[in-house]
Order: sequence, then C-alpha cells, then structure tokens
Amino acid sequence: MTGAAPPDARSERDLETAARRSRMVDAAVELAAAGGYESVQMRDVASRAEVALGTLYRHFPSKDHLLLEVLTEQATALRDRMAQRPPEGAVPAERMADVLRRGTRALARRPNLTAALVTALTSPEADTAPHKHAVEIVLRSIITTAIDGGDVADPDGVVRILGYVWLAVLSAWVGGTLDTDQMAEDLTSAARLLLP
Amino acid sequence: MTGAAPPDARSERDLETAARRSRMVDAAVELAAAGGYESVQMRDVASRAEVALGTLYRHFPSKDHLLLEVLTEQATALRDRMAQRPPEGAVPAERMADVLRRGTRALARRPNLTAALVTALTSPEADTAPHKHAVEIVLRSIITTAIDGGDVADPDGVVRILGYVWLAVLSAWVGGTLDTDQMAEDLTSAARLLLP
DNA sequence: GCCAGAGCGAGAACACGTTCTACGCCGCTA
DNA sequence: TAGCGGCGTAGAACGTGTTCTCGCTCTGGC
Repeated sequence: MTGAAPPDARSERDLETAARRSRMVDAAVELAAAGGYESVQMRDVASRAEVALGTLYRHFPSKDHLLLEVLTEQATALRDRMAQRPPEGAVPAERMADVLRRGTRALARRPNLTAALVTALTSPEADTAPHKHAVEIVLRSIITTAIDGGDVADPDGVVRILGYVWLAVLSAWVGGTLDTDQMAEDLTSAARLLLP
Repeated sequence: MTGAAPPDARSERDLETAARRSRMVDAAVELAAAGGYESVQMRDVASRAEVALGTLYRHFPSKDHLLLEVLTEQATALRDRMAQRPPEGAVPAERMADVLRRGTRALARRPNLTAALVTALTSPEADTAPHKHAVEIVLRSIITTAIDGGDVADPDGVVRILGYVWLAVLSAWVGGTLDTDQMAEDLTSAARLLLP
C-alpha cells in the first residue's frame, strides 16, 4: 500500500520541516520586533520555535542568514505592495518620493525589526553576500518601477545611486546618527537631485 | 622643589599613559591590517600593546570605539593629504573624481584595515554615534573641498548624498557584493550624475 | 528484515567581547 | 606619616554566537 500512497505521503515529513522552518522565521521576527538585533538570541529563537539549537543552525548557518531571510521576505512583500498600488506622481521625482514615503512608513512601523534587519544587512559576514545582493536587487526593482516611463538619462546609474543612498540612510538611522525626519529629508533630496 | 618643577614633571606619568594608549592603537592597526575586523581581538590587542585587558577597556569602552579612533585618525590624515595637494580638475565632477580615485587608492592599499574600520563604522552600537558622526563630518569636508568653487546648486545636499554613496559603496565592498572596479565605477557615476 | 543516512532533540563545549575581582604602585593631602 | 583615589596588572567569570557529541526516529534501498 505504501507504494500506491499519494504524493502527500512523503510530503508529510517535508511539511513538518517546512512548518519548523516557518516557526523559526516567525520567532526571529517576533524577537526582532520586540527588541532589535541583540534580542534575537539564537537560543531564544530555537526555544520559541520549539526546535533544538542544532536544528536552527541546520536551516540557517548563522544569525545573519536567518535575519537576511526575514529581510528578503519583507523586501519582497514591500515590492509586491508597490506593484499592487503603483506609486503616484506625474514625474519620476514625485513617484520616487511617493515610494520613499511609503517605504519609510512601512519600515518605521516596526523600528526594532527594521533596525535588526539592517544590522544583519550591514554585518560583515562574507558568506551572506549572495543574500545581500538579492536584497539589493529587490530594492532596485522597487526604485526602478518608480522612475520607469520617465525621461531619465542613465536610469541604471540613477537606480544604483538611489539604492546606495537608501541603504546608507537606513544604516545611519540604525546607527543613531540620523532621525526619521532627516532620513526622509535626505531621501527626497536625493530624488530631487537625481531625477527630473 | 616639587612646586617649582617644570611641567614635564607631572607629565612623566601622563607621557607613559599616552604612550600606552598609542601602543594600543598601533596594535589595533597592525592586527586589523593583517586580518581585518575579526583579527582584532581584544586580548591580542592588549598583549601586543603590553597592557592588561582592563587597561585597554579603561581607554576604549569597546572594540568599536577603538577602531573608530583609528578610523578618525585615518580619515583626518586623508583630509590633510587632500588639503596639501588639492584635487585637480576644471569642473567639480573632475575634481570629485580625482578625490575619489585618490581616496579609494589609499583605502585599497590596506584592504583588511579598511574593511575592519568600515565594519566598525557600520556596527550598531548606539554609544558610538558621536564618533561615527565625526567621521562623517570629515568625509564631507573632503568632498566639500572637491566641489568648492564650482557652480553647484544645493552643494550641501550634494555633499550629503555623495557622502552616503561613498559609505554605502565601501560597505558593499566590505560585504563582498562589490569589487574595487565596480566601486570606482559607481562612485564616478555618482559624481557625474550630481555634479556639473 | 535490515542497514545507511538524514533530520532532529538535548545539551555540553568552545571562542571572543565584556565585566568583575583582587591586588600593587604612586602621588596627593589632612 | 597615614590614608585615599587613580591607574595599572593578572586573571577569573559571564553572555551569546557557534560548534560538537550522542542518541533517537524515520525513510529509502538491498
């Protein structure tokens, strides 16, 4: 009878591991939202997700990998929301400002979580480079949709620069050298300077 | 006789502590230049500087404070060199490119050291914010001298944006998502886009 | 039926940043 | 002169990320 089992039979186990993995990510989100990067302690994540520490490390080779997974999810969700309701504005600079306003608002809603994710993004671990690159790509695609269709010379270069500014500003905000208002100001300033 | 002693008399002790402090910084530089951030281990710094661990922590409340002290020195030295031989070029964009070329070359000369310093700069420790701000100010002053005297609208905003781009690009380079050539390319691209 | 191996649990062990304890030396001041 | 405060040494101790050990269970191939 086992031979004729439906494909779900083998998925049974897979589903459990998928559920475990999802619990780990959720636990990381909760802890990060509650207290930022340092509150995401691997023992806590494991116990909150009801898995062993070794299991956590089997799925995510480091704390930063775990948080970058979360960041990738969040960035993708942001991109989807942007795609569902495209930025408004007549010219690229206005649409860009709209994107930045909405993006910043989304991030500021859970500042501890954002701080934790940005911290992971700027951590020096070499083997997270692919994940970081993936996040960059998502951010650039968000920016691209904002300026698409406008009369922008060297759109690729502009997108890259705006991506850098976004990251640097977030990093400065996390580092405490910039508050939310200055962050918004610098971002719109960059948009005005780089876009028509 | 002690009352009439020259000021050096009391400086004797001060000189020793100054020498100790300088040995700590030097040890940090050597270790960072050899193996980057993770090679700067506080026990190693202390033993190489021939001080006790507690002494190291008396002078620098954390590893990042220590490295930010080094970074401040390096940035100041770079600014002085730029001041001694001002950037060449007819228009701000050219001068900016010259500055970036020289700055990048200086940083690439000791990549491990630079990586360690940038890592410290992007670390999330809240109480290093003043040091980080100081470094930002120095970088901005370097940028300012490059575009000074040109016909730049909103020079202040441009300087801030270029500073952000510089930091983000360095951070990406340290994170392994950008190589030296791409770094130079993005920097000159930003200069071209933002400056006449 | 039975073995090899993957996935997991429980927890010890290790590494490094940071803190703490205990003590010594020196200059100052009552 | 005696104590006191600051700076230093030596080294243990603590917290958290990461690795390792050991044993269990399930699954797939012989």
